[in-house]
Amino acid sequence: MEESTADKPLDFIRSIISEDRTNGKNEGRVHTRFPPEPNGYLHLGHAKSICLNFGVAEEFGGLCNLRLDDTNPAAEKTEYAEAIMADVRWLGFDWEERLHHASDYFDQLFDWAVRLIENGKAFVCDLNFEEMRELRGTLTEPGKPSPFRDRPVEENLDLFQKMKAGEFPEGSKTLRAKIDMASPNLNLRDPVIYRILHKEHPKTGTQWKIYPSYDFAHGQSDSIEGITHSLCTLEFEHHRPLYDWFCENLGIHHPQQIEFARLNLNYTVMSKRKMLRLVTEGHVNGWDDPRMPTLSGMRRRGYTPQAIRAFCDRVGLAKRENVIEMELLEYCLRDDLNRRAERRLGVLNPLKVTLQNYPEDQTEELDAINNPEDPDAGTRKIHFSREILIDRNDFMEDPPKKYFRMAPGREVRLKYAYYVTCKEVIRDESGEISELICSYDPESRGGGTADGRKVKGTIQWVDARTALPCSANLYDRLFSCPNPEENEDGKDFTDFINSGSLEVVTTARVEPSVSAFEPGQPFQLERVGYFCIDTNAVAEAGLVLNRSVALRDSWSKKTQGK
RNA sequence: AGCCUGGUGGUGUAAUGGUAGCACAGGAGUUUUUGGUACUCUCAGUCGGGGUUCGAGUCCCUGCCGGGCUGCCA
Repeated sequence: MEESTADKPLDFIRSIISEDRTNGKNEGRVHTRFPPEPNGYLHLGHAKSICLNFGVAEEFGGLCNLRLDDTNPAAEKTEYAEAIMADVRWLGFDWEERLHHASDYFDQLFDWAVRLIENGKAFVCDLNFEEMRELRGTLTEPGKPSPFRDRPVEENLDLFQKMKAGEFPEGSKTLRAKIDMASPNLNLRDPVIYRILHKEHPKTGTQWKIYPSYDFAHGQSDSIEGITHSLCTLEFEHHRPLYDWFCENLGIHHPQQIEFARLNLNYTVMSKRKMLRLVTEGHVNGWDDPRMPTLSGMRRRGYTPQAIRAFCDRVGLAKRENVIEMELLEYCLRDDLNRRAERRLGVLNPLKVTLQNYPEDQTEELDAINNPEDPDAGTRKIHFSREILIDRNDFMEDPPKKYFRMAPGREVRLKYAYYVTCKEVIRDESGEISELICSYDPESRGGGTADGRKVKGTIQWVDARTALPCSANLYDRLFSCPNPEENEDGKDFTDFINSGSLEVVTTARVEPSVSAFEPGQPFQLERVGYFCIDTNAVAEAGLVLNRSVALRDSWSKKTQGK
């Protein structure tokens, strides 16, 4: 997994950090953090941030903290916090003893707020939401000062203590920083830094009746932890002046906030809010639905940490908005699994094949290679007998040119087994093809003959008697248009959900050794795709496979194009 | 509308005043007991207009286009 970073150009963030180090800034230290809010599950966009923060720290010999940004008990849950930790660990990153919570700093934050009041830089405001909004002004007009702006320090101190003591109802008062009501940056128009919230907090319980806002908590948390580079997404750019203002006015360690463009993927959505809706409105079956771009969903689908990390390495890092193509993600998964996943044989839609010249009650075991990309993976035995099953896709009665699978009179190779020739097509009463009668060439055992005769087509098969029945979930993109977030003329993103995003195949048959895989462990069904056993399937459902990604298929691409 | 921010092939990302490169996607081919993999070749780009310069994707001016901002969310 080690790669030479020497020849790779640095992205803009690594360039800044590299320069800071050579300039001796922060005594050459590099310390980052990944600061999710525990109000939802982590998704691919978070993975980009995780890889960035932990990756940068490692590359520069620094550290990366995990910090749960739990300043809003109205939305946050312990369940989410636990899922977040599990996901980060699963991706392969270790915060060691450096798990922090913004709530760890509530006392310190409170003291700093008091200091701001004492210095005449913050005041208690009695305005309600609407009044505050009216006085804030607009994008083009400056705001007007709150009538409470010049409240005496002593009164502010007294009121703030009473807010803390829970003496006022929610929403009745706020603590605001006194900055600049005329600033073109609305965030600087006396922003709220503490609000009254009579909510129980997962960590601090009912101890607090007031909670700091993001702006008053984030930079200070970074500061307390000795963070050197605070990496965040572009939407926080307008908050940077505030971040800087608090560090400067409090006279505390001042980390450098650097913003980068968040990850977007086409044919999906990448916002917690929208994912929440998909879940609550029942468009998907939970946060870990394999169609979801959540890490838990992707894990269940069969995505590996290695593939996701490779993807994050390849998407690039810059300030410009971007939409990555799904194909890159799929490439990263195939690239990883091609090297590591063992191969098995299986058919999704079985078609019975009887070998007329194969002895009735004979069976045999044939050798199959576990992974052609990895000799160390060894070989296994697979059962063979007179009746086998192939996939219906691999037979055509009247094939087009260049089709080199099975057809009447055509000889093909059964992978690892024999050459077979189709002699007869049998139909049931409805006219549907129900069976193929074929002959086999005993000289071709293992899949080759001494005469070196060319057999172009090779197809997978399973032994009819021993193959395991199973069902397979075939997933496709969740949305039918590339950018469902961009709703044209009043349409909602849910209007674009791909009705074919999940196809359940109940007829599949696989070689018995498939059942030996651990749930979640990736393997390839040759010529079909990469799969894993579903981790959530109930026992009564039998063997349930999730298709992680199909194999590249230049044949279907070619035929569909015409 | 004001402020902030950004514009390089289809997508993403390099080139820090000196040959516009890489990856994915697309196309063609070689190899192949997976129409997979691997390998080879190929298509395709500096938002427009001015300027500075021997030389501009890069610097300056200007226009156009995209994104963000009017939560007591983060």
